[in-house]
Amino acid sequence: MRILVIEDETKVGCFIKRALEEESYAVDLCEDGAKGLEMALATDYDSIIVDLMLPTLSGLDIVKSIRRERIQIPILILTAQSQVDQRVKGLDAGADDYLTKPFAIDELLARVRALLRRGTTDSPGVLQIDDLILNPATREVTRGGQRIELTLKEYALLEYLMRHSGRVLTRPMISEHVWNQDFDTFTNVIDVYVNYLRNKIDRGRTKKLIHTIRGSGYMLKAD
Amino acid sequence: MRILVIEDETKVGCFIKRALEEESYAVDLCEDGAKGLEMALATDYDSIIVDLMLPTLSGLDIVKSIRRERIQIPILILTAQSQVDQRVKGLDAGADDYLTKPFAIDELLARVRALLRRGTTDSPGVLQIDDLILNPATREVTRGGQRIELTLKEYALLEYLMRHSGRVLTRPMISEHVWNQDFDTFTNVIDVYVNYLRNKIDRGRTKKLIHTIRGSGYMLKAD
DNA sequence: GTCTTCGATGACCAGGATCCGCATGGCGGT
DNA sequence: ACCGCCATGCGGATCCTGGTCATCGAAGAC
Repeated sequence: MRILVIEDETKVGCFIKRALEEESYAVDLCEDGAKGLEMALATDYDSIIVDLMLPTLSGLDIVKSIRRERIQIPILILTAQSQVDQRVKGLDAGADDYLTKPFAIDELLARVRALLRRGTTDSPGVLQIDDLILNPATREVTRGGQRIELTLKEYALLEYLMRHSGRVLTRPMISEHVWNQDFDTFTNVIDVYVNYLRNKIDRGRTKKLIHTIRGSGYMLKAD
Repeated sequence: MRILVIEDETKVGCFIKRALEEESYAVDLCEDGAKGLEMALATDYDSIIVDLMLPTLSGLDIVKSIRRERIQIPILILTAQSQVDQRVKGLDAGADDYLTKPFAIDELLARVRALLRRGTTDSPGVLQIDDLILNPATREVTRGGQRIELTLKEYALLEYLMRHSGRVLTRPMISEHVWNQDFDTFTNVIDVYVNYLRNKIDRGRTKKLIHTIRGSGYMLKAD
């Protein structure tokens, strides 16, 4: 899950970025409005968090522009307490949720989780393929009831595969959602990580869940 | 269940009132300290939520006055992030729990539920993980019956870890709850304090309670 | 229709670079 | 002196790289 954060206060931005990254999201941070909009339109983010008060281009305009392009991804806006009336406009412009600064980081994380859940499928929170279960809230993964320990990247990759199981996921799609902007296209990191996951998830089991679609990419499914 | 909320910020107060009412509590809201105390003494509430910073009479004084009357109902205090030290005084004065503003409303509801449960089934107000016991009322910590001396910060950190045991706590979460808002993100104070705690709690014991979740944060649990 | 060949693609491995967390010593303020 | 905080170096986990080897599938030969 890749998230764009548009926030001009460096400290706040870094704080949010770090918190999200420790929750295993891929995060791009942008401190400028116009640049942020550009990035938002160029990349297929899973969610966008945008401050309303920004240099060069207001958060409100960013939201409007995104929606004008018929991009449906969940947007969360951040407003200062003084601009209470602004957030109504923000929601009208097409934002999905708002948070008033200062906010508790827990709450931001909870909101983002809720937005992403709502966005993909209207599922009950936990993801399940066959006997493989992933709980995004606790980041706990089990197969056949047995706990599986994953590193941050491994987890991020698995979550992406599970959220889009049954569909073929190409390498560009995977890199776009699991890694952030400084990803090098000309490597085989993705294959390597798929291999790591196979070792932890499919190794030694009769029923394989991770399938290779030769010439296209990978797919996670029970068959 | 009837709850009294003493909070002078109209917006926050209304928000809390509404949330509690949606949980089917009966709620009285009061924006003034002296008036609030009067109400607290006049009516038999099941719980009281009180902001520390109030006009006419501070939250601290309210708590003291209520306890002086030997009224045992659970009291939850709300403190601004800047008054981290105040909440210690609040707990000393007889409050049962605290919450730092800004907080997630879900957390407030959870705390209230816990307080009310505690009140009825007289389960002890102490926190316990394995043989590690923390008593918020007396700020006393023991492991295996043996007393452990902690500094203010160490205690604050441990209490936070214990209140959220079994869950991964990221550094941003910890810094937000245990330190105040002008926390410098680019230091390793948190690691240092976790280390201090380890020395006092886990050092020399087979069963470790403080676990590192590499890339994410820390977790307190018995496993 | 079957077999063979061969280029392309992916699996897997080993090692290196990098980042993260731990421990410790030191500094300033109370 | 104690507490809270900061800075640094070290060791190890994690992430990535570059390579070799296995596998697949298309195309051509028989």
